[in-house]
Amino acid sequence: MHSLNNLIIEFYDKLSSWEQSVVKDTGYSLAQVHTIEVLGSHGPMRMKELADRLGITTGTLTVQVEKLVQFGLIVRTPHEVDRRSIMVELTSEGTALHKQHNRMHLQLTEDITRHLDPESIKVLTQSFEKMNREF
Amino acid sequence: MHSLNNLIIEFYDKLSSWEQSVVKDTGYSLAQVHTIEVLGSHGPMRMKELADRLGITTGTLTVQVEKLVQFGLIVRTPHEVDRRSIMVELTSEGTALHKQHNRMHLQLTEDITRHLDPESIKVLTQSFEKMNREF
DNA sequence: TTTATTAGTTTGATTGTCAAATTATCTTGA
DNA sequence: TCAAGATAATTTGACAATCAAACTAATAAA
Repeated sequence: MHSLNNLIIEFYDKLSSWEQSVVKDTGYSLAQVHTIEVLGSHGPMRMKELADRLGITTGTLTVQVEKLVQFGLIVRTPHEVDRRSIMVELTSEGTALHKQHNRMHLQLTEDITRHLDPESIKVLTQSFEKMNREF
Repeated sequence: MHSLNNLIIEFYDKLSSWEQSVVKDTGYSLAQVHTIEVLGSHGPMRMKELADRLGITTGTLTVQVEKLVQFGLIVRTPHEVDRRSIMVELTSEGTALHKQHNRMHLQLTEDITRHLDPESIKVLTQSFEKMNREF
């Protein structure tokens, strides 16, 4: 258990460094790419929900979103029924960036699991499912 | 492979949020606790090595270390042979903080793996070892 | 012994962040 | 119904963390 704990921490640190270096190559900041990632994997959503998912305040997000709109990566549209709310979604460019980033992630996953046999991959997948459920 | 990739990303995000909330309770910042974590798990080291492990410049670290010294969590001592270098190490208070944080991590690992059978834990551990090697 | 490299600090600028105040809209309960 | 409270987003002012570049001191290499 103790060694598994250390392995998880090491895994997290390495994934962190990897993400940092991959993001740097895009020319956008970590916070910006993270915003694109969330919108890309969960679809359009309100400012409030996006802020909650990113773990930041809406005040911070307002500024962040402003920049991404200027970059042409996202657009703001009024919420259909709630006029207080604003929906945020990816443009085609934003979607392209998300897809590109996703491909990098997929490639990394393939790279780091290449010495695992099919049975281990199966157990690993099931274990991640169970662990994610327990957070 | 595609689903494993998504599970890894989800795992990473959840671990990120967990760390954020756990760190907030300590009263120290994420960057500060991270510095303590690295020193705690790898022992005393030079500024340069610490900066590299944290993925920041030595300029940033100089400021960061200054604060941690004021908090009484670390001390700076001259390097024994290289007079350009400065060794940074945890005080007993810093060590206490590290141990406390480590206990939280261990508890989390126990919590999220409680529905895994011994054989899965074994495979999971071996898989993490292999994946960490491939980064 | 020059010259180049390395370790750490300082400085100035930028980014990401929050809390609090503000405006607009929605929801609720009397 | 409608006044009071709650919620969504923005704005503002203040910090934290960060980097790049200039700088000092010490070591390494030619």
